[in-house]
Parts: sequence; structure tokens; C-alpha cells
Amino acid sequence: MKVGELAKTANVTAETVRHYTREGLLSPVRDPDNGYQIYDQADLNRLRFIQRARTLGFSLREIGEILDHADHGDSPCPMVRDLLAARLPEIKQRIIELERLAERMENALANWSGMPDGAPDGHTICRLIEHWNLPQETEHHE
Amino acid sequence: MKVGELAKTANVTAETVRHYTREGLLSPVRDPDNGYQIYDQADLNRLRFIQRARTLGFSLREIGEILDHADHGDSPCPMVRDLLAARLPEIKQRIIELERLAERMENALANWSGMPDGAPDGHTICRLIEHWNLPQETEHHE
DNA sequence: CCTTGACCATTGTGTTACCCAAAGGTTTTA
DNA sequence: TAAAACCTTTGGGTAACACAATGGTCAAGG
Repeated sequence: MKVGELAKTANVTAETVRHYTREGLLSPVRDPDNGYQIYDQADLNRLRFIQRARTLGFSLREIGEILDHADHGDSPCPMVRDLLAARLPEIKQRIIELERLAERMENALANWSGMPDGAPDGHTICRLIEHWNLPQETEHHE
Repeated sequence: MKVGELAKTANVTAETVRHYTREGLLSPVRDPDNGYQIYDQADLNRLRFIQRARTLGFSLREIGEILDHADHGDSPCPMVRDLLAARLPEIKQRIIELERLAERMENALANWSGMPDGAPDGHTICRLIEHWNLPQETEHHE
């Protein structure tokens, strides 16, 4: 398969396939005649694996490590498990932050109805934002 | 104030202040003697405004537009409102996606207990990921 | 007065996962 | 056979900074 065919089959752009190839996640061979990258079924499988892993929140670097591990005949599953277990709390934290953000935005929009547009006097911008309380510093431990 | 003092007062790094300055959000004057950037109370106010706006999800570009608007004597409030109203659904969508992701991760971790590490045979990597269903393409409108 | 440590400036690089444009060779098709 | 469609590589852009390197500046103590 040429890059475009592989891309279409997996429903990504050719650029994405080239990107993964540049990053070493796919290893096509070269057509000696024209220098084109030639991918096979194994590459398609890897590409689909990459897609699935991405939806699980893995970075390309991590996926590369997983694949390397597997290419060396080692089971990457314990590693994958560890990565998942480590990432999950981060995702949950991120969700909490976004929920707070959404709440702030909704409050802002709601409060706004009862406020004037704040005829600008050169000193005052948006009262709402200006009088917004900055989130308190919280201890974030690593 | 010098950059470090302003930064400390607002509880950000000096690099962040320089970044905002490079982006044109802050406009310090130069000390002609030594070339140092000199910030005043107005810059501190702007910096705090930037912080508040950031917690509301505005990008630096948007904040710059808001500030420019205000600097020209126009009330940026309608613009801010529009930006908020437009961004909110995106945030909510993102939350939903992250919740799904967290759910997938939890399912993965839970299911894993009952699965072998998948003795690698050179063809199989992580069964769990390999047999993962790719999320269906959904219509995403902008 | 001078040294030393704390600050300041600028420039350039790295981060993440791609997208896009440009310039030029190849293949396919009408 | 010529245009359309694809391929190649290179280089730049994205968001919001962090960080390192190099070099000038300033404040305090000896």
C-alpha cells in the first residue's frame, strides 16, 4: 500500500501516516524504483493499534515504547497497565478543572444579564472579569 | 517595578511576564539607563485581568483583542460575552470526551484483572487494546 | 573599591501531534 | 501525451510558556 491508501483505509490523513513514520512508529519499506513508502498489513494493524491507544490517552512517545517493547518480544501489558493507572487520576483532575471552568463561565454569562456593559471610562474594562476572584493557590503536590 | 517584582506580586514567573510583554499584552517602558523593562500599577492591573480571563478559558490572542478593544475606548463586554457563549459548548463537549476516556480507562483496568498478560507471540500485543473498538466517527460540526 | 550573588536582557530551542505550503518527481488516466 | 492525482522532502505554524546560554547591571558586604 502507498501512504494514501493506508491513510484512507484507517481513516486518517496521509500526513498523519507520514508523521507516525517519521516518529518511528511505522516502518514501511521503500519502492526502489520511485522511493515511495510501501506499507503492508502489519503496518495497518500497527496504525489501528496506535489509534486505539490514542483514544485511551496514550501519547505517541508512550505508544512507541509499547510497540518497541512488543517488538522485542516482551509483553508490554504491565507497562500499559502502569501507564493507564498513572494517567487516570490526571484525566480525572482535568475533568474537575474543566467542570469548574464551565461553571465559572455559566456564572459569568448568568450574572451578566443583570449588569451594564460598563461604559468604558478608560480605567474599567469588564467589571465582571475585573472583579472576578482569582482561584486560590492550592497545594499541588507532584 | 522590574519584571521580577511584578511577577512576584502577581504570583507568576518572570518568563510569563516577558511572554505577555512580547505578545503585546503589557507595554512597559524602558529604563534608558540600563534597558530594563519598567512596569507600573496599570500593568499589574492588566496582568491580573489576564489571569482572570485565562481562568475563564480565554486565549492570549482573545485577551489581547479584548484589551485592544478596551484601549480604544470601546466596551469589550459584548465581545467577551460572545466569546464565552461560543466557548462554553466546546468545553462541555471536551468534558464529555474526557469522561468517556476515563470510563474507557477504568474499564480497561478493570477488565485487565481477568486477562493474562498475553504471552507475546510476535503477532499479538495487548489483547485489550488490540480488540478495543475504535470510536465511531461522529459528525462534529464547528 | 571591588567582588559576588541576584537580577536583567535577548536569542534560540523544546514541548504535542499534527497541518499546510512549496517545489519537484511519478503514476495514472482520459 | 498531457493533465490530474499522488508521491517525495523541507521548512514553518500552532499555544503558552519553560529553560539554557551568553552577557550586561545592580546592591551589599568586606
